[in-house]
Amino acid sequence: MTEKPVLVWFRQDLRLADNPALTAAVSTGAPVIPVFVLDDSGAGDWRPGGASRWWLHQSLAALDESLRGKGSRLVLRSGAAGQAVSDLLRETGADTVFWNRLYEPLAIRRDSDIKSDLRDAGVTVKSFTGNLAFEPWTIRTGNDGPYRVFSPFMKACMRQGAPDQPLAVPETLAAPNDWPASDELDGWKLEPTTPDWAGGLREHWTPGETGAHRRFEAFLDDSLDSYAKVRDRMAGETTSRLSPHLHFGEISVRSIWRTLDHREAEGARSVGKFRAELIWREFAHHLLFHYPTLPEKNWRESFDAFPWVDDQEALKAWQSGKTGYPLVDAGMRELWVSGYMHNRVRMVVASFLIKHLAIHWRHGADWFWDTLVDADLANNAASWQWVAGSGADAAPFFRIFNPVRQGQQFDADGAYVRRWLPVLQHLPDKYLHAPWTAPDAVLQDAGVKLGRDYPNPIVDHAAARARALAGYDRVKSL
DNA sequence: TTTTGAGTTGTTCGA
DNA sequence: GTCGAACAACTCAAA
Repeated sequence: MTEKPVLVWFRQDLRLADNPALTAAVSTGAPVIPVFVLDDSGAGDWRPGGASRWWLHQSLAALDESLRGKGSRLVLRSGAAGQAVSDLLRETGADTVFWNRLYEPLAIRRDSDIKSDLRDAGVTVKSFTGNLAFEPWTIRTGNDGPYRVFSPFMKACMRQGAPDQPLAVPETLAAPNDWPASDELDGWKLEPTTPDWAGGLREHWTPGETGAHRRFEAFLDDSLDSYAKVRDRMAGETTSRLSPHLHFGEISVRSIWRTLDHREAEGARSVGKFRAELIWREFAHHLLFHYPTLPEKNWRESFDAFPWVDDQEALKAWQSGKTGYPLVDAGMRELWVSGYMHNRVRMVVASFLIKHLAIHWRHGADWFWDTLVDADLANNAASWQWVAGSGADAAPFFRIFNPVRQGQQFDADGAYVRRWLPVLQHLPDKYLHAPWTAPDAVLQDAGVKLGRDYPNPIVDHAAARARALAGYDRVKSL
C-alpha cells in the first residue's frame, strides 16, 4: 500500500531553502505534491500588475526547474484556491496540506476560510511562519497594542533576538506514483506578448531562487560595507535590489538575517543600517496586518480633509516622465523600463505627485502596483502613506521634497539623470537638475530646446509648495 | 495618570 | 559653496 501524498501549496515562498511548509512535508516521509494556484478571484483591487505577473512567470518556471532537480515538479492550477486545493486532494488521495502564511487582509480571510473548510472535511492543514522574520502579532507595545512608530518597533524586534535558523534545502522530494494534471505555464499568459514590453525587465533581473541568492551575494561582496554611506546615491548598484526576490519569497528574510549576523561578527560595516531596512519591511507588514484598510484609506483620518486635485493630464505627465523635473522624470523612466526605482527616487517622485501636483496617493500607489516588479501590498501602501504624511510617521511636520535639491545632493554628477534621460546628457551638471535655469546658449550647446526636446516644468516649485502647505493647514485644523 | 523623550530619509535662509 | 539655525509644533511609547 502506498502512502497518501502531502500537498505543499506554494504562494509567496517560491523557494526550496528555508521553506518551513516544504521541509515539514518532506519530513513526513510521504510523497510530496508541490502546487501553485493562480487565483485572481480573491485579490480584490490588488490583482498582480503587469510587471509582477511577468516576474511570477519567470519565478514559477525557475521553481519548477529546481523541483525537477529534486525528482519532483510543480503542479499548476488556476481558479478559486479553495476549489483548486480540494480538487487536488480528491484527485491525488492526499489528506494533508501545508503552506506558509500570507499577511494581506484578503489572503488571510481566504486562507482561514479554506483552512476551516478543509478541517471540517477531515483534512490535516498546517500553516507555517511565512515570509517574515517576526509574526506581526508577536511584536506588541507595553500596552499590548500594535506599534505605530518605527523606532520602538525596531527595538522590540531586536529584543526578540534573531529569527530561527534557516532550514536546509531538502535532499530529495518523494514523488507520487501518478502526477495530477497541471496547467501549462505559458497558457496563463502572464508574460506580455504584443507588444512585448518586458525587454527591460529581462535585461535587469534574474527571477528565481538562484538569481535571488546571487543578487544577495553580489550585494554582500560589493556593496554592504559602503551601504550606510552610499545607499542614497541614485546611480550605480548602491542598494541590494532584493525587494522583488523578497516579495516572491525566493530568498527568506530569516536566511538574510542570519547571514548578516555572520558578516557582522566578521567585522562587516553597515550591517545595522541594512537590517533596519529589512525591519521596515517587517513594519509595513505589521501595519497592514493590524490596520487592514491601509491600502485604501488614510491611516490618519485627518488627511481625509486634504484638498486633492483630480488632474488627469498631470497624472499622465507624471506617469510618463514628462514633468519637466529631471530627477522625477528619470525615476519614472527607470520604473517604466526596468520595473524598479531607487528608494530615494521613489520618495521624490511620490512626494512630487502628492505635494506638487496635489494628486491623491492612491493614484501613485496604483501606478507603482502595475509597474514595479517588487509590488507588495504592505510595502506599497505603508510607503505611499508615509510620503503623503497620512501614514505612520512620527515627524510632526509636513515634508515636501525639493526635486532639484535632492538631485543636486544625491545625483551630484548627474549620472542617474543622464542614464535615464539621455536627451539631457550634454547639459552641464550645474543646470542638469533644473534645465529651465540654464541660459539659452547653454541649452543650445547641449542640443536641448525646452518644450520640444524636454518639457518645461509643469508646476513651479515654490507655488506648488505653498499650495501643499495650505492644503496641510486644512488637515491640521481638524 | 502624567510626564518625558524622541521621532529614517527635509527645506530654506542667512551668515 | 557650506554650515548652522529656524521652520513647525504632533503623537507615540515607555517610564
